[in-house]
Amino acid sequence: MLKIATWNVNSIRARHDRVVAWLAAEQPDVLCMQEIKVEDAGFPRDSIEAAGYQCVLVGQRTYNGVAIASKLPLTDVTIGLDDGVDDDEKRFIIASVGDVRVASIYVPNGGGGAERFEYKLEWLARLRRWLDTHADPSKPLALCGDFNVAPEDRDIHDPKKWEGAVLCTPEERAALANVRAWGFEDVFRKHHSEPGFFSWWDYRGVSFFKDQGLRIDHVWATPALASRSTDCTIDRAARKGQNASDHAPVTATFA
DNA sequence: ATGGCTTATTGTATAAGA
Repeated sequence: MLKIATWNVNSIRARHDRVVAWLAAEQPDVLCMQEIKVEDAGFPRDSIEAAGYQCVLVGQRTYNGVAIASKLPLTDVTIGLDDGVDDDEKRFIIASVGDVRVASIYVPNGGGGAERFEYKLEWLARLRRWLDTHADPSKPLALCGDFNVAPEDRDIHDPKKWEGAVLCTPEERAALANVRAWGFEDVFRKHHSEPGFFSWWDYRGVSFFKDQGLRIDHVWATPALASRSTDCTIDRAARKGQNASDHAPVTATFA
């Protein structure tokens, strides 16, 4: 059995105790993290290792940063899309765990203006090109992370209210569908087809209390891996209480 | 229509998140 989880922790320093406790309780084989928001030297490698995990990561100050923690050895690590584009934002890392390639990605949010929205669409196009040139859709690969897109209306608590909003626009969905068309299945949707499942709730107001969320954190797998999946769950309990990230962990289990 | 809250910043208001 192989449990692969993804969690936008919204600062590994602010979330340190919760992450360590969650690893101890849930015992995933792999945890992909996003928005670690710290340079490599500030990442709490020691306590993650003490919990039984080795880490690979690419961090930066204040924003972004992605990591992979794994009980099994991590090999063949690649950082960044490395496509010649001038881009300092740390959003992509991929490594091998046994015969499975696991990527931790943090797709740009795309809010705050047209320039950031275009950057998001372009980043998704670059991700597709990276897959085209560096990966094989016939082999086991898990694409995990904060995709910052609700793929369908059933992934939104109130599709009318969110219609046309960033995270839900047709342009973003098309750009993400183009990534998916490379050869992915949405592991969560393989096991749960109904609406009402979310992975992010706004910190502001009563959104979590009223379960007004979006499903924007995903585990996608190539058919060679997805065919082994037995379930995918969202740990809504991890969003509860003080000092919670605004995202919940998503865990896929493979035979 | 707006903002609510959280995180980080050589901070003390601003930027960004989603």
